Amino acid sequence: MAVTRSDVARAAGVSPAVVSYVLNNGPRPVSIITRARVLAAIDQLGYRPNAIASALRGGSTQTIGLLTPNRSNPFYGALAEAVERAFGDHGYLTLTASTYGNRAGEERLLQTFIDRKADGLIITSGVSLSGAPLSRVEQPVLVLEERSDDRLSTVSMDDQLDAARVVDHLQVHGHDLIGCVVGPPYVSSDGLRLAGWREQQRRTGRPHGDGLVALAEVSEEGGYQATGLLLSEHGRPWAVYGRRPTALFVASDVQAFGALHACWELGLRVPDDVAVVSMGGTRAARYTIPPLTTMRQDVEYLARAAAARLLKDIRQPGSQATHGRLTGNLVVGRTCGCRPVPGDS
Amino acid sequence: MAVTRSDVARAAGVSPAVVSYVLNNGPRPVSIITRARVLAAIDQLGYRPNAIASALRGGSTQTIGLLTPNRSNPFYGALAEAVERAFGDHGYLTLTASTYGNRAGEERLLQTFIDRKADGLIITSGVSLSGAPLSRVEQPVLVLEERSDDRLSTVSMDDQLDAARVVDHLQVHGHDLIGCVVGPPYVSSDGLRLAGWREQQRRTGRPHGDGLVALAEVSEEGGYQATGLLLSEHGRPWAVYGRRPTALFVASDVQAFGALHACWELGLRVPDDVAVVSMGGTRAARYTIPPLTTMRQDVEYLARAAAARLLKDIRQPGSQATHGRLTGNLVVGRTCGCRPVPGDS
DNA sequence: TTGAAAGCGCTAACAA
DNA sequence: TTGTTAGCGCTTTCAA
Repeated sequence: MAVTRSDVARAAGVSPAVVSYVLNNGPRPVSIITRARVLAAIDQLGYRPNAIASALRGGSTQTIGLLTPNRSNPFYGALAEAVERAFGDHGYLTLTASTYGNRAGEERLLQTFIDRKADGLIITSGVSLSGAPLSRVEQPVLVLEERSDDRLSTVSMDDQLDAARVVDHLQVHGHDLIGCVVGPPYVSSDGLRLAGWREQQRRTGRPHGDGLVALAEVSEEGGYQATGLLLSEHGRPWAVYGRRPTALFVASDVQAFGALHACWELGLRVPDDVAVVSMGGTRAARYTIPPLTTMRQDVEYLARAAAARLLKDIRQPGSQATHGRLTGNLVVGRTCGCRPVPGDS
Repeated sequence: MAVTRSDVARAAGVSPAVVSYVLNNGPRPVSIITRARVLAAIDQLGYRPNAIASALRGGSTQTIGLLTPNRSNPFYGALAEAVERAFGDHGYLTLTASTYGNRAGEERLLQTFIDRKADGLIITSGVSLSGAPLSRVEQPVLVLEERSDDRLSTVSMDDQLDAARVVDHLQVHGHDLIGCVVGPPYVSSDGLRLAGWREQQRRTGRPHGDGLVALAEVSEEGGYQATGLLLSEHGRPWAVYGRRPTALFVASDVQAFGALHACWELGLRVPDDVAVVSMGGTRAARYTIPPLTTMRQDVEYLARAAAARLLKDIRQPGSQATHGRLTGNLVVGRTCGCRPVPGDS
């Protein structure tokens, strides 16, 4: 079996408690000479503290549970990476799990995080989690989307505003019949993006009916199919408005990748025949053909804000829930109709 | 504090041991009537076993540690998802960490997994891990790439063969001057892919000098820049061979995304001016413009094979190391010059 | 400044 | 079939 603290104590000729004092720099002082003996013994025996025992004794597990709908969407991938790093910088390891839209699975996974005494939980957009299991949670929870009910803290993007801003950008280019490709609206972020498109169109006196909306799975394939529905001559927009939308607002980058592909297959030039904008600003969006104009949501920043908030809750539990909201910034590519700025790469 | 097993025992009027017997279905039998009382008490009190205590006592942590270079490469993203799922199906949760190419970080993270008593470790390609820290590991380790030294089990793709096969496909289309975009060759998988390209070119009497190779970071940007170097008139291929390569072998999908973008910027049509093939077969590769011809490596299958092997090692430790090797399958897109098959979508 | 010892919640050997 | 109890490795209080 592995080397334990007692082994170290014996080798150093001290009691096990002193080894703890040395390792934890407290709570009692240790003479410099004893400390040196202990450190030497640790080094010689290759002793490593058992994190499980430490956690049981009442310390923390130094673990964060992260629940996302999936991993294949690059937005969640980048978010997971950023969360992992933000907490890693503070000595925490991340337990990750994906729900794949399975409600029963969500509860089970959340419960697993709780059973393992994760010090804190992060739940992203797209995880539905009815209040029930969350109410039993003892550890702090941070939700990365806007929620109506919330006694839980949230840090989110201002999805509705960001959507409106990017739709506005299309309008500035002269578009009025703008289609909307969006994920299932019962997911908060998708619902808000849809609302942003609709409100911006409505407020400016432009069409905003359901005939212009295509709900789609949040994947390349989803965006691809929805785009086909919106742009084909058999689609609803033709039926309702007698013409094809001249632009598409696509609610996520990954759907936009499919949308661009659909346009290409249909022989429609982007942005000349159809302009496309999306939301996310993932790295891959800079390399599509042509590069996407997208509302960039800074996952690094989001993750750091989330980490700061959650770590505070972990260190001093019981504080009031807060609701942070971040704003995206528009990355102008070549799919919206903007001309390349001379001298810019 | 939370409900403990003693609370349940008291409520059910039995001893704590009986509660364990019920929960674990053993090792002693429990009368059906007692069992019912215990289950009722558990239900009523909302008791959840403390996974930490159970782990300390000597059971397992039901945790797997997964070490990847990063998360932003969709290949690793998909792999992480597949691993998470493959082990999740067996009741294991996945601890994930990324090294970002930082050697010191690798060791530290690996040590953290060990300290937390993860039941098994998975290390992917791109993680260098000198033998040193791995020798101290008590739990089973599975490496997802070929290694020379190995006393550790491996499950890997046959990178060299797969690379040769996809280069062969280019050759069939009549290409002979084929450039190679590849990641740092000290990473096993990249080294093997480079070797596959070189060997296939050499064996068939075609150019295979270093002038045709561009080492690149494994990212869109890396592929983008390397492609610029290979195809521009100031690049080495022109200097050495007096013409531009008519095709590129790109060692990963993510680099190929950048490569396609570079071709587009240079005004080169794919596949007419330059053919492009890659390796990975990630989902996004089906939606590039035009869709990529790529050697698909089935991460689901890879993850299931890895899970099967590692779970076996966990359940019956001390068995001989094995080395599994899987073969990719060519997904023909439109970047290689193949004509679309009529009637196919 | 250091040692002894209780106890975190659980499993399983041993006793009844 | 059930109860009692030692002990996993650690932290920290209390006593010296």
